Amino acid sequence: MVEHEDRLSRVFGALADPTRRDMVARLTAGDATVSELAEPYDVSLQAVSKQLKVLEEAGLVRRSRDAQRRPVHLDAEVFDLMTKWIERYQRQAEERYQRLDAVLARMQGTASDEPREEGAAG
Amino acid sequence: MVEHEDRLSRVFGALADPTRRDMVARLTAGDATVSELAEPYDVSLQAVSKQLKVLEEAGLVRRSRDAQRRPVHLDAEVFDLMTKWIERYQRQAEERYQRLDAVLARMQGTASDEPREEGAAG
DNA sequence: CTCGTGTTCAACCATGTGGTTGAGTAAACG
DNA sequence: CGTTTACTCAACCACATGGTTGAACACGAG
Repeated sequence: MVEHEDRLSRVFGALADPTRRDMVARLTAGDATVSELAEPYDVSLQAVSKQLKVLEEAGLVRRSRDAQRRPVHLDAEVFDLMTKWIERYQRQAEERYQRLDAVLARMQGTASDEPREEGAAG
Repeated sequence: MVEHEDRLSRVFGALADPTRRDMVARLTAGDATVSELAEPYDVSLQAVSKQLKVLEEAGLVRRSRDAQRRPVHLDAEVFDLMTKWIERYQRQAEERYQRLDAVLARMQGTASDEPREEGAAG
């Protein structure tokens, strides 16, 4: 009964499905109705409606109303959220890598009895 | 049903869990053993081992061997995979947005009988 | 060889997810 | 008004996921 999953989890979770990623890709070309979105797939309209709901709750798309149609619109802002998360740790991982490189270089020069500092130390 | 999920799905799926994201974040500071990784959480070691397996199968981490320990190493390369996917559609979405802007501007000038080409542009 | 440590494997269980079908709602059409 | 179109909601089912515990495995130390 986990109701409030954090935003990032929902975004990543939504994008973990190839069909949903496909829909997102499709929507970069322009808004589309549920039926239009459903067309390429061999599943019921209800299934697609559910997928769209997942994307909506992740904040990836918005659904409006146009007569009996529910045009789906890509909300590209969340991409920033993901990019920020990724870049942050990507950068940290790279920096750490370079630091490790330096440490290794230093160790070659001194070869002291220092305990492994780069393993689990903070 | 689906046994061989594609890389991107596994990566996003792995990152959809806050605990696993947390572990990735932790690993940017340096390699760690399973027990070290497990420490902050209130779950069994086996559960953590399972999570690590998910991360490994997504290509996010690699596990080596050091005596009876299995140091976990962050494999930051997959970040590029994600970033590329995101950036591609982010760019497309932005371009489309600018095109829509242009279309709207043109429509204001001509106000012709053009059918709705840009989704819910009408 | 035996013991302790670190970790994985196997079996199991509760819950989540993604599909189905059938019914219900909203708006345009006749 | 009733019908058609577009879509959502509800109930249900199969399978995936994430947790548990107990057993097994890999390795170092004694």
